[in-house]
Amino acid sequence: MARVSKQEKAKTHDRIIDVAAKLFRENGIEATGVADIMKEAGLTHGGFYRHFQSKDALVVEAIGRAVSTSLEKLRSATNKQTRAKALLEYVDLYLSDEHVLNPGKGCPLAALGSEAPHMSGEITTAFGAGTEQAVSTIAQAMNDQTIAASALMSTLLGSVVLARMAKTTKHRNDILIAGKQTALKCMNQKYSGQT
Amino acid sequence: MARVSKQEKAKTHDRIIDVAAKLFRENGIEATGVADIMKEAGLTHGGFYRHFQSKDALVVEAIGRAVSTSLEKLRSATNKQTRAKALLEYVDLYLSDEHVLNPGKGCPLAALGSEAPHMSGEITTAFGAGTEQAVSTIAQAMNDQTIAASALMSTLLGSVVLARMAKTTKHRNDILIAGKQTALKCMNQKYSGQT
DNA sequence: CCAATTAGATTATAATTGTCATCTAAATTA
DNA sequence: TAATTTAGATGACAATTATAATCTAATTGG
Repeated sequence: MARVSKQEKAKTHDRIIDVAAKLFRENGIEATGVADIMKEAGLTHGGFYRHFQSKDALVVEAIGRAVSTSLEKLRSATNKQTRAKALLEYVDLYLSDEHVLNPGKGCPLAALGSEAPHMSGEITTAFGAGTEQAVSTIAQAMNDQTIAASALMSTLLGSVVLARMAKTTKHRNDILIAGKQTALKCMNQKYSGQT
Repeated sequence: MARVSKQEKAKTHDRIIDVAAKLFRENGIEATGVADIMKEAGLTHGGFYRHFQSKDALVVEAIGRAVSTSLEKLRSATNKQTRAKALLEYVDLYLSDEHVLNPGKGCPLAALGSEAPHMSGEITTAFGAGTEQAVSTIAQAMNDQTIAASALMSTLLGSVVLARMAKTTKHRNDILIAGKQTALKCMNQKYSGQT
C-alpha cells in the first residue's frame, strides 16, 4: 500500500471527486464526511490531503463536476435534434421517477439547493455559478429567452424537491404530472422582463 | 438557576421550538446543534432533555410549527377576501425579496426541502405531512384543484430555492419575476390529472 | 409550612469530525 | 542501479457532537 504512478494518481483524484459528487447529493454535504468519501473510493481518510487542500475545496470541485455532467445531457442532445425537441427530452428526464429516486446521479441544484446558502463563501459561489450555467444552458435551447429559462429551471427544481418529500407514490406522481404541465407552459409562452 | 413554574416551563418549551424552527431554517438541521438552540433560547444545553426526548423529536415539532405558521398567513387571508385575491397576496409574499433574504422566518419546505430526504424516518414523515398540508391549503384557495395547487407550490418553492443561490441581485430578481409569471399561469389555467 | 418534585445548570460521556505528522513502499529521476 | 520523491496507510490531534447523570434551588401538593 504505497506509491502509485502519476496516471494512477490522476485517476484516484478523479474517482474521489465522482464519489464525493454522488455522496453529497445522496446524503448532503454536511452529513458526508471525508472518511465516508475516501472509504467509498477504496482509500483511507488520511490520504485525502494529498489530493485536496480541504473538504471545502473538494466540495467546490464536486459541485462543478455534478453541474457539468448534469447539463451535458441537455447540451449533447441539442446537437442531435431541434432545440425544442432536445429540451422536451431533458424535461421528461428531469421530471422522471428515475431522477426523483436517484438523487446521487441527478441535478445537484435539486439535491443540495436548500443546503447551499448555509455553506462557506467559496461553496455558495460555486452554487451561484452552477445556477447561472444551468439557466444559460437551458436558455440556449429556448432562443436565449433567459427569463423563460429561469422559470423553467425553477419549476423543474421545485417539482423534484417537492416530489422527493412526498410520502405516497400517488402524491409524487401528482407533483411530477403538474410540474410537467407547468414546464410545457414555460416553454411555449411568452415571458417579459428586462435582461 | 433552578426550578420554574409550570406555565414558565410551557413558555420555555414553546420558545425552544420557535428558536429551533428559526435556526434550522437559517442554518440547516444538520448544522444546528442542540447547544446552539439552547444558547439562543437563553438556556444551557444540559436542560434540553427535560423538554424533548431527542433532537429528532424537536426537529419534528419545529417542522410542524414552521409549516403551520407559514400557512397561517394564507389561511387567515382567505377568510378576509376572495380566495383568488388572498392567494395572489400569498404568492407575492412568497416571491418577495423579504422572503428570499430571511429564510429563518419563511417557508420551511423551501429552506430545508433538499435536506429533508436524508433525515431519519420520523423527520421525513413530518416533511411529507408538511407538503401535503401545504398543497391542500393552497388547493382550498383554488377551488380544490389539487394538481394545479401542486404546480403552484413547486414553482414557488423552486423559485425561492433558486433565487437564494443567485450570486447577483439582478439574477435573483430575474428568477423571482419569472417565478411570478409562472405562478400566475398556474393559477389561471387548467391542469389535468387523476386525483 | 413542610415535603416531594423537578426545571434548568453543571459536568461527563462516547462518538464523530476535519486536519496533520509520520511512515513505508513504490515510482520516478539521474 | 542508486538516490530522491511521494501516494497512500497509520495513528493521533483537538473540536464538536448528542446524550445523560448529578446537583440545586424553587415550585408545587398536602
